[in-house]
Amino acid sequence: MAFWKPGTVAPGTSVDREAEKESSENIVTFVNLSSNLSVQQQRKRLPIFKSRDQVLFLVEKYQTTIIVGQTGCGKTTHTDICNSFNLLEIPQYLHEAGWTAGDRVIACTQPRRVAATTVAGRVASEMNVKLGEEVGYNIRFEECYDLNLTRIKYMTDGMLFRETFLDPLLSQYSVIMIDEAHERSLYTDILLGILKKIQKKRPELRIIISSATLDAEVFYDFYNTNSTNDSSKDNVSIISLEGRTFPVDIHYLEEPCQDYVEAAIQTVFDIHVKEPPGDIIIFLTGRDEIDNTVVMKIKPLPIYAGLSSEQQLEVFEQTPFNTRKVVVATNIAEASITIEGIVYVIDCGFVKVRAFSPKTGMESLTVVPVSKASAQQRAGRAGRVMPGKAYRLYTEDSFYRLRDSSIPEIQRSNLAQVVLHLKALGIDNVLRFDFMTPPPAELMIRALELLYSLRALDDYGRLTMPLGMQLSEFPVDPMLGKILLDSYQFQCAEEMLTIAAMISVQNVFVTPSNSSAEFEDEKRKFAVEEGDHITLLNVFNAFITRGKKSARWCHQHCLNFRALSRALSIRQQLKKYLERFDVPIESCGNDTVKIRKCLSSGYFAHAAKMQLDGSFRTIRDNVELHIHPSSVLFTRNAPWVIFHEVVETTKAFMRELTVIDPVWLTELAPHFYEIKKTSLPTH
DNA sequence: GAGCACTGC
Repeated sequence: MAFWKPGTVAPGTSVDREAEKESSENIVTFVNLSSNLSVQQQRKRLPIFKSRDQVLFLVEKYQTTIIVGQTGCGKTTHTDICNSFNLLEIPQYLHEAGWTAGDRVIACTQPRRVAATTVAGRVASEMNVKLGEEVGYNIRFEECYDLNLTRIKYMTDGMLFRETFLDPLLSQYSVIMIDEAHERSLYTDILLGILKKIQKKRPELRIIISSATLDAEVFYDFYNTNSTNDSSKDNVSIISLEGRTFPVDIHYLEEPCQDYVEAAIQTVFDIHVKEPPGDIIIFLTGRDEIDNTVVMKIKPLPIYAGLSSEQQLEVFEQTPFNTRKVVVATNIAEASITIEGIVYVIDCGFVKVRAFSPKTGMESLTVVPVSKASAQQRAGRAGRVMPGKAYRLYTEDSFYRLRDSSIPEIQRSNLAQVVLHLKALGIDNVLRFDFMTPPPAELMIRALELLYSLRALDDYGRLTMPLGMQLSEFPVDPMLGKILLDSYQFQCAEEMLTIAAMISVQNVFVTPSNSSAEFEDEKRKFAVEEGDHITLLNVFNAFITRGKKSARWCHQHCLNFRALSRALSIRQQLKKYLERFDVPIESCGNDTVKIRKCLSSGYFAHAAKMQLDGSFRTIRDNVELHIHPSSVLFTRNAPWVIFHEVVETTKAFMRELTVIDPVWLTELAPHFYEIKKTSLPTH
């Protein structure tokens, strides 16, 4: 196995033979990519203070401005803020230039909560104002702004979207900046479409889109309303503002490798022996691969979402003198968190993605090749503190065959909530809504069908009152929303609030680093034969009573303190909605029939029957399913179940199951099971 | 009898 650096003599030519021999003692041979290109690019770069006036000019003159930033520039994350000019200071310049006069506000959206809060904090301190006054932020569970004082508001994209419910034209804003638009998060995409609509009614609204290079044209075409051939009449402009990052030498494999996990480990040892000091990060696709990698003899540090906070924090710790840190990461380190001191990047070239199939209604979790944009982003992690090197565990040829950017989330998600939201905004024909990249029609139709079956939409596809309207306001999936709104019929709102909150958070149970037997034992303490929903209810109740909401107690019981705290916040938020909708907040005590019936009233479409061989079939479509090993019902006998979701990995697995009586289905959803009523045996 | 990237309201 050998690496090749484009720009040097190609492998296999005679000149290269000697060099190859010289390095043949290394298990992995890298060849270095010329950095000429980036040097040229750097020469073209303008100092940012000059660009500032240029940006102001463009925003003044054009309705929409696309700002193309080099990956790694202006990125603000957990642990650091980019070393040079920060794109996120643009709102500050606009403020100084008068865009906030007359009580107008500048909004800047982020796909992640931490980014919104940290940037707001930084800008406030630079402007020497108190955070929450002139400069503020708004994220879920945390409002830090003043209606009268705040002129610059940083917020998550989901929050700005939510504001369109209250003020569909977002009339208080003079400029709206969508940052990290290239990530194409679900809410970013919805906002992009809505902002275009708003701009038709409010031509004075200025939109700024900040994105990575590769997508700039798509944004330009989407917002350009000039239909003549005269491009001088375009109402969109593009400006490229590239931040200071250090050059990164790219190395490709000469030949494709069989096993990238093994190749990654070999590369680590090679770097360790041959390269100057500097920490290493390895990008892999999942937990299994990472756990297999961290058995290395030098101290590697795993990082993925399923780890506890304590374990995650280890990657930020300073390594002892003379020790090289090796971080083994999932995509969590591609954009969500930044680890300082990384000089070497090893990129396996793959990523695990979630996709929703409109045909089966199932989600799948599969490993696919990364996009060029992702590969660039990963490589960029090496050039933050000094010139770095990126080792790609694939050939240069395969790099060029990668797609430019990943498939936007909106094209591979369950759109039930999206459709509901658009309907609530008065967009009746959701199939014709102007999305920048429209989702496949089947996804929209699937969502419409589900909403119809939940009775959130009527025969004409209009939102029903009050059910459809209330579901659209709820910050949960419509099926979860339904069980909350129906809870009054079973006197179990308290229980449904907890279950809905617990279902909305991930990784409630954390695997301890030492033994998995201990983990199973702990989990069994909360398990009940009725299934996972009531098990989750027990976990939460134990957390607030016996556990006294303490991190220590969570640790003792292999529970994720962060996840449970979040569930607590979500529960409080959902409770406020129920109170507003006049749903009585009652408890049914230990009446699990009431709880399970209530669950069935929202999840009747997700019902399955056990087969003789222990597998399951959905009642409606006869699709084969299996119980996920993480379910408490995995080792139990459960003839009829409802499930929260299906995720297809090696098999189609149902996750979060509850045992039901099939009679409830015809009772609660006769419209859905009418035709097949005869085939439902009475129990 | 076998396992799950990451966000967001």
